[in-house]
Amino acid sequence: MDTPDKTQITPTTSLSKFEDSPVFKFIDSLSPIELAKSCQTNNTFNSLAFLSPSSLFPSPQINCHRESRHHFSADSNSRVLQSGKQSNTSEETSKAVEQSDLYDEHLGCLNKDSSSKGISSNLFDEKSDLAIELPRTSKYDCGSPDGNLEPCDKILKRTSLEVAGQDRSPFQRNRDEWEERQLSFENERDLRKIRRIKLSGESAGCGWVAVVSDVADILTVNSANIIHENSDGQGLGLGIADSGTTSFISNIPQIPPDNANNLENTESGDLQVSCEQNELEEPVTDQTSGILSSCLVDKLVVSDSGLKNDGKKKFNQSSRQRSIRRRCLVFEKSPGFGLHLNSLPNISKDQNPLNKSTLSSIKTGEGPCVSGTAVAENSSETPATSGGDDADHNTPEKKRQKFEFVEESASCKRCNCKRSKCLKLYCDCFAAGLYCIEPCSCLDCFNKPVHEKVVLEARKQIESRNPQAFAPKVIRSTDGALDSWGETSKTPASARHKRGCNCKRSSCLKKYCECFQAGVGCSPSCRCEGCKNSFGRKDGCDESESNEDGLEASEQNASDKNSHDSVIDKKTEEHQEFLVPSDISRLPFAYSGKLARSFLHSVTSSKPCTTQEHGLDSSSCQSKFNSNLQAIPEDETPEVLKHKCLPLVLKPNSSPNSKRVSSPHRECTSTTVLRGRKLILKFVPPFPSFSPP
DNA sequence: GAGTTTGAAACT
DNA sequence: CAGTTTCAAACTC
Repeated sequence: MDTPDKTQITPTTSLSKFEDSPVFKFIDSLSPIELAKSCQTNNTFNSLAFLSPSSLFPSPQINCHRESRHHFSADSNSRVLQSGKQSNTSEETSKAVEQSDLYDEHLGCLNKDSSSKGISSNLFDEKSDLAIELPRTSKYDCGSPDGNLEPCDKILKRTSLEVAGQDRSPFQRNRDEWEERQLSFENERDLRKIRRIKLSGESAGCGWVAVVSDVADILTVNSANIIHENSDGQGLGLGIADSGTTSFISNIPQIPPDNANNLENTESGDLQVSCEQNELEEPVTDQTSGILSSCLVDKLVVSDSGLKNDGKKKFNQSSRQRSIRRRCLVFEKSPGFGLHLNSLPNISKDQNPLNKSTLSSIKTGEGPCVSGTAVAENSSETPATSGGDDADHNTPEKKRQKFEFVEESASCKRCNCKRSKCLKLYCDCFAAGLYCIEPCSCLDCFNKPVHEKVVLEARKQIESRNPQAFAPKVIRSTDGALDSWGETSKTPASARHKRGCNCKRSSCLKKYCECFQAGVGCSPSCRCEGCKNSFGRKDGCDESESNEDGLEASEQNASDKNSHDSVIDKKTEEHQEFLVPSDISRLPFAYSGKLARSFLHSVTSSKPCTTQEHGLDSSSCQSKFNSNLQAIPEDETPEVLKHKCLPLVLKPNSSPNSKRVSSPHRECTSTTVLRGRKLILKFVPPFPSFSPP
């Protein structure tokens, strides 16, 4: 595996950077152990980075954050190089990304080691690579954040052990795994450190995005390891024998008492609550808060999974890791948005109280948009911290539902590839930069972490053919500016499919049409014939005009009783009061992946927001959309990167067309605003408006 | 659920 | 670049 020249990332630079930062000072002040050197603190981040298995396909937003251009990079090399152009913080981040990739492989090896019967030569190569990489990595130190320095040679030793793991006895491997787990505990402490750091981490800058997202991955991996071992019957007495209740929380007793002060509750939900508490207290100007809370809530949910028992236990074990993993994908994507496309199809479960919690976790990234009510409600679902304030949110059913929701989130339907091995753009997952997971129905799938190299190669090849292959297909011009089609972005059609469609027979009125599917109008770049795109024809019909025609066509569609879309409409009508499909549809929500389709589908087919939701948690409903509407401006820099807090907010007094990603600082200031918006949205026709009102 | 249609992606 | 084939989703029955 190619690794960037580490000299690009001079430790001294980043170290001094961190030392000067409030984050560092805060760490320093909080750490129970005196930090002898600054590098130890830096190691906090490095160790995090080192240990975090970032996904091969970072979520688009975060990835765009790391690399302004591509959805995901072809390899870690380019990743780092690109990131290297950014600030020092970004250098840290990029390093973290790279290292986490290493660790990803590393973990893959571990898992294989402990579970598989054979070890491929490829695996061995990866290990060798790791062994080669580690010394370089560890030159920045291998210490834990608490000052529990882990000697470089220890890591090296461990690595070499793993490299030679295939020759080792089960006992030896167990020992290695134990050491690995110990390291995991340190990681968790790292997370907690960060959790505290977040309070003062405003100056940490965007680099935190990566760091924090990596935190989620850390937990993922740790949990996975533990689960795995337990399920193998090789548990080493770590915490809990019941694998169903292991995972994240099981590690907590390992936390030194001094840290416990910052982790008031060491049972399920502690992190969530403490996080939320802080979010209530602090001015939400720090994007890390959203990420953190998202990650932590995520972990909590996973922990709750342990409450499931017996019949589902096995399923839990097998699926939890995936769930977590994907949830980590979800939350690493961006601060604020929170939801990854992975989970989009599950938004529809919004009546499930779990949704509220999930959405609350989403909202935690929305800063001021997080209503105290919502947060409190969310908190109350946390068994360990609610203190039974609200029985409704504390029942085992709720917990179960909560987990079930997570499970469902992870099990949303995805690709169904049969012949492409999920290594072509045919594959939605691949195109979206995601690994395939269990819910996929694909055959001979290679789009999995274990085939990372293959995936990268495939991706490289595709990009060599078309460098923009993984770039968002639907773009939106900057607000107020004339877009490339001479329209202001205030017009709904300002979002366009970058390459345009080529429809011949669908008249751009079916989801065969990528423009239509994305809810954007056709543009001159389209080569469609007989375009009747209801979102805007390529021949330049204005919106209202095209809307009329489009409505006609939509009615045609709707007249088909079996039409899938009409089914959607029926469902949509139920909640059009609050959810504004027309706006949604017009939003250039889609990033390149077709998964965005499922998003739209899920959104429009989602169950209505209940009245209670409107009143109590209206922002939650809204954020369900907002968190998934990824308006991608023409420069392909997601809005998420331009605002610390990312809900898309439709201004109550503006035309529905003037949707924009607004900083919650400005827009999301009160429920009144939300309600006002809600009222206005009532009059917006639903999308897809296939059936007349 | 199976079969058909469709258009993007891939290939030549 | 154009034509053809492959592919998987959308759609229909």
